Amino acid sequence: MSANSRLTIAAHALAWIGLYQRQGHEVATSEQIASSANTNPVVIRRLLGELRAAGLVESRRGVGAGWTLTRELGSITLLDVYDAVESGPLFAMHRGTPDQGCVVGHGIQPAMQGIYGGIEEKLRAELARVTMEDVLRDVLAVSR
Amino acid sequence: MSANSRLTIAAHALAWIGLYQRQGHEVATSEQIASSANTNPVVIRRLLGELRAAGLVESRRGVGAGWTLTRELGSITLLDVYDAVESGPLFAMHRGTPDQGCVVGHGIQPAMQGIYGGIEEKLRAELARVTMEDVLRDVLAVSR
DNA sequence: GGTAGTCGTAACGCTAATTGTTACGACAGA
DNA sequence: TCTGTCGTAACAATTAGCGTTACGACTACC
Repeated sequence: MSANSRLTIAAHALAWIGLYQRQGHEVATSEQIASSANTNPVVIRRLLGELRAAGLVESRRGVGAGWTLTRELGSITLLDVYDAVESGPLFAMHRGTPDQGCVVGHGIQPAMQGIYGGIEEKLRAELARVTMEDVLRDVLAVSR
Repeated sequence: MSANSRLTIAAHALAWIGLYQRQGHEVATSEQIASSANTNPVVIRRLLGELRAAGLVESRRGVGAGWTLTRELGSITLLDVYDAVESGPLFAMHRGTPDQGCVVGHGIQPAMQGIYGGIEEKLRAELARVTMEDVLRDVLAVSR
């Protein structure tokens, strides 16, 4: 499906900021998060920018700048993160318009859109069941 | 997510073949299906080739060649089609290995893989609830 | 045996999305 | 004023999907 890592990296960043703040620090920098996620700080800033647009984090500029959570990890769900960094449907329709003179060509798009819509709702419900608190708990539980 | 249309086109092809056979025809050609789906016959042959590998359709060569279903539409689910034409996980992990010296970097991949695994199972269960018979019914019900 | 129609598949180009990278201005605390 | 960080533009590299052309393989029919 040509899956991407946007949701994974965004969750990584949120978990990192959340843990860092629990350790008493004020702000986390994109540099620190990028180092943990083994990627480039700009990639982190871009993703966190989308999370900020969704109201999940805030950023400060200037010296001592960085990122802070605006909510508790327990009140942020994977669905919140998904909506912030992903867009568009899970399954795409035809590139070109199907033959409207054909019975199947005429009915296939409304039919599939209805089916896909229901399936995506279930996916969203599952994403909404997992909070970033759950994620951090699972992270800390690894190889203990 | 950069969604693709493979599942949609594969379902279109199966519905088309199924309806065509119900109208008394023996085999359907990639040319006919491509015309209905407004794409290239090679695209259809490639997708149907994957469905054949999964045992959902058969092909005949030579004059009067074409494609036939090997099962009733009612016994083919969207999950069968999905498994035949899609591969890999819905959500990707990091490109590079996260910092194993960092608590989050160390635990994030196992944690997310567990969470993603559960979510994908739910998605698969939903796909398994829809048969190609359901799809064809919905297709024929459009704008009646 | 030849002909014609269709599949099977390789090869290539185009488009779009993702990711990484460099660069530099904007901003704010010291 | 200086310094560290964000904000963002710009570009390259990589990858997947899709469309297209081409041609060999196969088989029903004459």
